[in-house]
Amino acid sequence: MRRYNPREIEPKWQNVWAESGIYKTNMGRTADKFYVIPMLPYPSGDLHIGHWYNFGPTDTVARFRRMLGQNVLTTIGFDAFGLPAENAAIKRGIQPAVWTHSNIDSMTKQIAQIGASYDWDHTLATCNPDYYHWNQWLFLKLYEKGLAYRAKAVVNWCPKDQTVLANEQVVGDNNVCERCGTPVIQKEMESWYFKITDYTEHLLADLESVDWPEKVKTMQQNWIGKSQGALINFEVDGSDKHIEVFTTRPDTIFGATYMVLAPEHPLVMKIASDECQPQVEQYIEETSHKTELERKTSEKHKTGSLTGAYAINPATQTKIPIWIADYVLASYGTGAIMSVPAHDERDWEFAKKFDLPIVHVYDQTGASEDSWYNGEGIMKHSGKYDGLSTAEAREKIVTDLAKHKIAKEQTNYKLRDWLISRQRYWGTPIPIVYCEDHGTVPLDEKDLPVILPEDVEFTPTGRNPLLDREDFVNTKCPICGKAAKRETDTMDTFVDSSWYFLRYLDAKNNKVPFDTELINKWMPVDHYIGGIEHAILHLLYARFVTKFLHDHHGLDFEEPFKKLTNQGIILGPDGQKMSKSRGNVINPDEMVKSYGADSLRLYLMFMGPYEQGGPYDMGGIAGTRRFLDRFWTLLGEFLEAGSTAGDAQGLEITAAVHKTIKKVSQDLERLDFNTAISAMMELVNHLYKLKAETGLTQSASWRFALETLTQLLAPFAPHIAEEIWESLGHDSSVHISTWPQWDEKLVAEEIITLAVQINGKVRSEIVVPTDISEAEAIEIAKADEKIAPQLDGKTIKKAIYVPGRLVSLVI
RNA sequence: GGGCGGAUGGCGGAAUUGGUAGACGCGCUGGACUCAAAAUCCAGUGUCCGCAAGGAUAUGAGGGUUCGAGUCCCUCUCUGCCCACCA
Repeated sequence: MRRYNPREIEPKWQNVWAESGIYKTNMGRTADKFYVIPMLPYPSGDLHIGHWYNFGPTDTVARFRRMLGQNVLTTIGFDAFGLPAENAAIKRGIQPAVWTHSNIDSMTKQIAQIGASYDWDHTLATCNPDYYHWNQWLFLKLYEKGLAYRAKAVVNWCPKDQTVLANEQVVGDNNVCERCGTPVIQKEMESWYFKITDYTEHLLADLESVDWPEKVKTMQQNWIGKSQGALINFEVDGSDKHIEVFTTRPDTIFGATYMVLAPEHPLVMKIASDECQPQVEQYIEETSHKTELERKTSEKHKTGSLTGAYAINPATQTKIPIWIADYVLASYGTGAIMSVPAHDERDWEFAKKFDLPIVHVYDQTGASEDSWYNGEGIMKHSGKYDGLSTAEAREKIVTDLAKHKIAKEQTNYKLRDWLISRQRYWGTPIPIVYCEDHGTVPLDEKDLPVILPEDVEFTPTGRNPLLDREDFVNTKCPICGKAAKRETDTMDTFVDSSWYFLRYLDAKNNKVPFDTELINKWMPVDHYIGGIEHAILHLLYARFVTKFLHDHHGLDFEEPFKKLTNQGIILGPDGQKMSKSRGNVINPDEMVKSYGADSLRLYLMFMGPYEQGGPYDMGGIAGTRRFLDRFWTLLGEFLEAGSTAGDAQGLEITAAVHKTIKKVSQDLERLDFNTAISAMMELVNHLYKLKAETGLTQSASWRFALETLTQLLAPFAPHIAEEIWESLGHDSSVHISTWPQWDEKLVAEEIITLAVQINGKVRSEIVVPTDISEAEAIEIAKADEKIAPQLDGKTIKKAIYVPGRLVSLVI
């Protein structure tokens, strides 16, 4: 008998599939289309186990859908712009383009080992001009609608990477650069922005329409950070100036005993009294030098400085002092707050420290005035609003103040516009030139793409080499033709990945970014699978771009990803995050060498719930390999046995197979890969048992079992399934065969075992026909030889029969 | 501080509406095969008592509802992830 040798059959079938083109999708057949893709990978040059965990199961879904008869498109590409290429260039003196393309080549070869059913006609790499051309097109479209703009603002700057970062790219407790971990500093710069805030409400509301993990939806909601409240105007005492504050709790205005401005607030120096001016200046100076880390660690001991100015509380008409403090952020709301120490933790701490008055303006059951409390309650110390609920007062106070134009309702968001400028070389050039006469001028669409030179010189400082490329920088003004300068900033790579799923569908179109009619037939992506690390950034940007294209470019859908699944994280065998320094990295190439791609795919899906991830176990992959070996052995014995006349175990085998079809089908639908695989293992074990009992390995029902199992296994372990399918005498691929159907009648067993409980404890088991009546079941249970003695002299108070499960007697 | 998860044998994990807890895999033990080992096959494997039949006990801890709770309710402990001075 031939041995199972994945090293031989896996490359063989990968070649056969490539040559026969069985995974090429007919793009014209759209009625039953199913578009499933993993998230666009970065071509780091090494395919790690996390990629396998993303791509393998995604391919399993694609293969399952294909066998169910749907017209599946699945493919992959590369998110090929970005910093690592430049770092490699600086460190190793190799051009980013060369480094990237060589990585793409080697990763493409590694990806081939997975045996995924990609249609490579749809692949792309974002660093190719035929892709980034359309990033530039998108930029111009946004610019036309006023949704791409340039502004001077304080931005997050990474001193190491020498570039601006989006808010979303500043991470961790101490605000470090997402890429290199260097603490980010604040710097004022001119940058390009995409006006994502125009879509805030849509981005929020449409979350309801998608089939995404609740966790991701919540993360996006929190990021958008909608809060409803009011803007209230406070008059500065003895001046014509006003301070506007944003508050979500206008009902607590009678408890506003002081105000606080952010140190950066423009009014600070204008209102500060002469005697306070020096301290105020000093405080501003001090806080401007504080790093984010220092600002955070001072969370519990607040700092601040008195301005010497006073404001009039419009509700109480009393004078309240105005402070500045860095616990108030210039970037949120109006950069100024009314402080209600009795009902806000931060204000409480500040008031305690600086000995400011504290007035509780509502009662709350269980709360004491020895401390602050928030939430709802009954108003007091609030004039005519006393006795109302806080919710009622909230509305009334704003309405009343609004009559005097002192307040108005206001909704605030945390979401900021998307800063897309990067002072880096390896990215999409922004299609803008600067002309002395005409200022900022967008290029004409016909002049696209602005080609990024691929032979540049790097200096160790990381300075953008485009700045020194005169042939790039010097150009002509599209309006007047006079000498002008090109923008040297490039786009954030998240622009690249914000629409690539549209380009996949029409990847070779060199006239337009995509054919709208085709896109409308194939979108949205039916199932999108990738890591939760993209819960905010990528997914929010992709949704924004999709909505923009919907509004202005004829897309008839507003959400790009119908269903989203986040795979878990594979940890090292020690349960820790895999890292080179820990030495716990599992190399998938080695696993493929030792066990085969099918075993690795299978193991990754078998180790636990897909969304959970977990530690990699060397024994575990040996187990899935053993399962494939056992299946292979059954096949070999079947083929060698020759034909037999009888079909002794026919019914039992048929029932077991149908049960397995049902289980695997339903589990795959839910992405419960682990239990689907265990069901297949059970069937193989069952066949082994029958073999041991009868010595038979061949009959019509054995053939049925082996063929069906091959089909069920095909989405998980595509190579061995194809090999076995061929051995069983099929000419065409198992992967385009029709997914087996189960017969409910055959799944149902004729004889079942019921548990018999006395007072809730299992005391015996009875074997009865499935369709037994309640009365019969109870009678048989009572007469059972183990049960009867225990009933002696006792009265049965109650008898419960759960069909198919148990009989419970209460005595 | 806020939000969302999670806690089941030696390990990864099953248990779809409250119905025989521990499927499946790993590991371990014993047996078959072998000169021997590996591989393979067969059997066993939550814990405690017992030669056994059997019994007791058991899903982070404690309480509750129920004929019956891993699953529902209350209290608590531990833990993972995300966000966080957002007014």
